Amino acid sequence: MTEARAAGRRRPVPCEAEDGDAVAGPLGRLFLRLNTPLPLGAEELDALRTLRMQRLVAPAGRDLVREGDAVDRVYIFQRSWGCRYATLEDGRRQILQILLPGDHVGDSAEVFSRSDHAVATLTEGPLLVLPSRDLLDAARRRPRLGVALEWSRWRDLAIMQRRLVDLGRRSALERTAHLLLELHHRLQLVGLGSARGYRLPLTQQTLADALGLTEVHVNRTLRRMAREGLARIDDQRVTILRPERLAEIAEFDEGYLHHGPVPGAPPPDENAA
Amino acid sequence: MTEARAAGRRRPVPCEAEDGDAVAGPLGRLFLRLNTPLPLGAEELDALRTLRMQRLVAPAGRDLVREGDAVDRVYIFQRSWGCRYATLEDGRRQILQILLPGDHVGDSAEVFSRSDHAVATLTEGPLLVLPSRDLLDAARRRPRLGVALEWSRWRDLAIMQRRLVDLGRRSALERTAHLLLELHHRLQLVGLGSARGYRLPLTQQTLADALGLTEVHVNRTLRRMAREGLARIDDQRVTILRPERLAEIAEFDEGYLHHGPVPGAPPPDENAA
DNA sequence: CGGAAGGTTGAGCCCCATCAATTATTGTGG
DNA sequence: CCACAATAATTGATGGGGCTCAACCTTCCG
Repeated sequence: MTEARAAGRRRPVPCEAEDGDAVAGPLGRLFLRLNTPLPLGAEELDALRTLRMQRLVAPAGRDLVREGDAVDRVYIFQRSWGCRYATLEDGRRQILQILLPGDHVGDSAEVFSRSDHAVATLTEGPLLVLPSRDLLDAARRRPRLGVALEWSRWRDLAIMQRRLVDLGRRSALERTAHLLLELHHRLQLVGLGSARGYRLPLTQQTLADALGLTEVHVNRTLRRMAREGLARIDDQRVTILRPERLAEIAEFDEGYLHHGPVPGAPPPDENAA
Repeated sequence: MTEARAAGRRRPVPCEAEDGDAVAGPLGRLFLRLNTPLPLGAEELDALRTLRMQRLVAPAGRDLVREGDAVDRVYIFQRSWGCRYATLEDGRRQILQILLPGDHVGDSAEVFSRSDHAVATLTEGPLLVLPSRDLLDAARRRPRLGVALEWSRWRDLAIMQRRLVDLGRRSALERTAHLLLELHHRLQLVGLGSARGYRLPLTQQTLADALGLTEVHVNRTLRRMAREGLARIDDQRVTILRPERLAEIAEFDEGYLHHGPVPGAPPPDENAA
């Protein structure tokens, strides 16, 4: 059993080798995601591209937003991972949402001026930053873009609801399986990972904070999943060994991610403000 | 100890005696809630009032929406309680959100045509039903109404995030205290309950499904809260005995409910479509 | 080389689940 | 009016899933 671990240890991994970042431009993954509910036209893509943004390279573990901070900036994750999280006074931490490349935060500015939770990076990498207002204005001018952003919000909500079910009613094995499968699907949407697995640049402590477990128990759960041939994590790479069995354990049904197109999507509009 | 229980048993309680339903009209509590982020004008109130709605009297425990159903109707709870919930194959149930008088569901129709969870009543009472599209159209015509609805969505999200923290990182006592306090604040927003307590028409089984606990453990937790003089539930009535201590245990800070007005609210507009 | 970070494993315990039984209350049909 | 069932609250006994504490190993890095 020692070799298994030793073999799988942290060798220098090419940081973003998965698809060579061939996705067009810095907004590539955001496009891939927003394009999901309905195809965006050149108009919408341009509207996004011409937004004035700052580039921010943040190290892993940096707080971008703290509880109580103003919510007036949108952060777009290009290649790195992040999370929204809450902390209790004694240090217990609960991750509310794991943020993947192409995800963004900060568009509740319309109504909530202060954040009731924190946002942080989980890995090092470049972010795009822009005033929330600019993105919301663009969404108002381009209805299809507005729909895409709204889809994004509802999808995030759906994901959080699954996590709520996980934490409330599912065992450690079940919820861990569910998270691994969910990340797989979300990553594939933005062109990351393969059919069999993906890179997971998170520590077990971070997974624990997302799963409402302790680091120790996450470890035991992952080892059990490996022992039983369900999935394994070696060298920051998740390999899904028995997708059907895992989905069965987790009662995973990808429908909640709404990765198909929206049925009644508005026409390929041309109406600017 | 027997008298305490016997004294507090289910006597016939006047169903909605709390304030005699003096809130203006069938949309009264909805108004109270939507009025929170910014004061709505006569225009917005009229826009709501003139929507064509059906009245539906549903018994307790009726499913209004099932998983997979179309999301094309808005349900407004007038005086009764409801919930959104998910069920696992083996029957385990997790309540995602408790719905109070004045709450509504069903405005994700814009982008999500199918529901990935169920909506049910928890108590008997009249509901208002209308096509989602109509409400969304009204929100588009009346920007202030749109902001109010958006505030409502973000607030629901904030509540769910707290529940996520509860289920992930808080003990039974902590999360139960948190829920009791949260309901207290939410009810007061719509004119229900008093400074010291409120009517809670839920079974312990229902509370358990919301808290990610078992009925048995909810019971023990509530008894403990009573024994320690923190709060008690008698005859469907919650009495908060030591608000400060309870808030301390739950780390409850009402800020996340955003029950204050929105700072940068748009002007008292007059622009109809 | 030493320390820090992350992963792994064992021992022991506790919070909460499970199972089961009792009581009170309400509603129902005879 | 009364048996009867159903619902809900309550309590005890028991067990287990996950937490706590602690140690150890490997890799990384200054």
